[in-house]
Amino acid sequence: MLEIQRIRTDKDGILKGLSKRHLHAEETLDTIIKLDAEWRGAKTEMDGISAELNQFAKKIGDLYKSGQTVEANALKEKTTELKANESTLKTKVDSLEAEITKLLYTLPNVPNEQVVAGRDANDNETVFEFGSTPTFDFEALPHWDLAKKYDLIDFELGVKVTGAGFPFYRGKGAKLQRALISFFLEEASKAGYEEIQAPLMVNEASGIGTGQLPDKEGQMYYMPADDFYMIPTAEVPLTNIYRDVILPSADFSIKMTGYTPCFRREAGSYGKDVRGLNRLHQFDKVEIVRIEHPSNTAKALEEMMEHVKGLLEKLGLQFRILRLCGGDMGFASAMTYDFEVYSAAQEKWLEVSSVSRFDTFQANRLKLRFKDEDKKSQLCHTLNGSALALPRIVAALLENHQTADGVIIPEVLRAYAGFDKIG
RNA sequence: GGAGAGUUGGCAGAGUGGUCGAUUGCGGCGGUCUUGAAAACCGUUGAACCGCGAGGUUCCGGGGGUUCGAAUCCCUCACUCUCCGCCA
Repeated sequence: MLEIQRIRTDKDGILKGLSKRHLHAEETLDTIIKLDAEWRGAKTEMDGISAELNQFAKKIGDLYKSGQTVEANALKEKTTELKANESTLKTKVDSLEAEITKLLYTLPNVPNEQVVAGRDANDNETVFEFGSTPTFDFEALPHWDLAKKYDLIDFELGVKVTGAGFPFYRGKGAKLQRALISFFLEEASKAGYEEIQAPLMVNEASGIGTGQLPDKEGQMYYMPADDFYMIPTAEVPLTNIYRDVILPSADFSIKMTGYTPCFRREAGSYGKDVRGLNRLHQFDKVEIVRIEHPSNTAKALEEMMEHVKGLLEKLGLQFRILRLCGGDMGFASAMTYDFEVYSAAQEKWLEVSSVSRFDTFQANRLKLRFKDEDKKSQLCHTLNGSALALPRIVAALLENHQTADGVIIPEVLRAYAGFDKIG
C-alpha cells in the first residue's frame, strides 16, 4: 500500500511511475487527495469538539464532588448538542477513512526508476545470460516422458487421490526433491539466512500484510471452518513474523529462509503451458526473505541475485535473468528480476525464480518499522526471492541432463540424493 | 468435544466510574561514582493521527452500548491459557 503522505507530496512522481505499468491513476489519486483533504478537515473539527467535551466532563466531575449538583446538571445539558455534532463528524471521518483505504488498496507499487515501461513479458529486458543450450545426439524427451520412463513422478495418481496439479513423487523422484530442498536450504544457511519452518496456513491479517488480500483471495486455498488460508509462498508467514513490529534501532538486516510446500489455486491456462511440472497447485519452494534499512535495499537485492545465480550455476543449468517491465511486475513489487532456465526438450524458457524488492509497500501494510537515529519510526524495506522453486528446476534437470541411458545428477546434489544417475 | 480462567505499555504485573496513557518492578537510554566495569543512586523511557507552532485527539484484544465522564459497567466477537477427553 502506498503511503498517503507520499500521495500528498509526490503525485506527479507516482503517476509517472505507475504509467510504466500502463496504469493511468490520475483520477484515483485526485480522488484520494480530495478525500484526504476532507478527512483532515473533519478530523480537526472533531478533535476540537472532543477537546471541548473533555473539558465539560472534567468540570462536571469537579462540581459534583463539591456538591454543586444544580450547576453540574446545567452543564450537562450543554453537552448534548456537542455530542450530536461529534457523533456526526465521527461517522463522516470513519467513512472517509474507509473510502481512502479502499482506494489505496487498489494502487500497485510504484516501479523503481530502473524499470522500463512495458505491457507484458515481451517488453522485459534480459540483463544476464549463462550457459549454453545442450545438444543431444538422440531424441531428447520432455520431463513428463522422462518422469514416466523412470517412474519418478505420477501425475495420474495425483488426480485420483486429490486432483490435477497434485502429483506424487516416488522413488528417486522423491529423493531428488528432498535432495534439492536440502541443497537449497544449506546454501541459504551458508549465505547467512536463518532457516525457519513456518506454518502452512495463515490468518486473514497475514494475507493482508503481504498483499494477497484483499482482492486476490481466489489465488489461495481457503478453509472457511477456521478462516485460514493455505500459503501460496513462504514469503507470507516469514514476512508476517514482522507484522506490527518496530525494530529498536536503524542497525539491522534480517535474513530468513524457509522451505514450504506452496499452494496455488491459479486459474485459466491450459495445454502445454500447464503440462507436467510446468504449473501445479502444490509445489515445493525454498524462499529467501529480507528486511532491510532503505539504504541497504539495492545491495540486498544484488546479493540475493548473486545467491540465486550461484545455485543455478552449481546445478549446471543454462539460464537468463530478466528485469521485468512495468506491466509484467507483480502488484506489490517495485522491481523484479525473473530467472528463467532453458528447457532443451521443450525448447522454451521456464521461470524458476523471481527476486523482488517491495520497498515500503509491504512494510506499510505490515506496520513494520524501525527507529531511526532521531528515534522516529520509519518504514522498513522488504525483499524476497525464490531460491528456488522445485518443479521447473526438476523439469530442467531431467531434460537438460538426460543421456540416452539415464539422467545425470549434478555433482552438488549427489551427497544429498545418495545416487548420481537416474536410470 | 466438556469445564473454567484470562487478554493492560519491550516484558512482568497493579488498577471496578472522574485526580489514569495508566502504580510498581525488570529491561532500555542518559547521568553521578569508578582507571574501566559491576553495584548503588538520580533522571528518563509506548504508538498513531491532526496542526507551521502552541497544542489537541485517539489507543488498556476487536466491535458496539450505557454515562456529562469508561481500562473500570453491559452486549458481542476473536484469541490465549489451565484441567478433562480424544489424538500424531
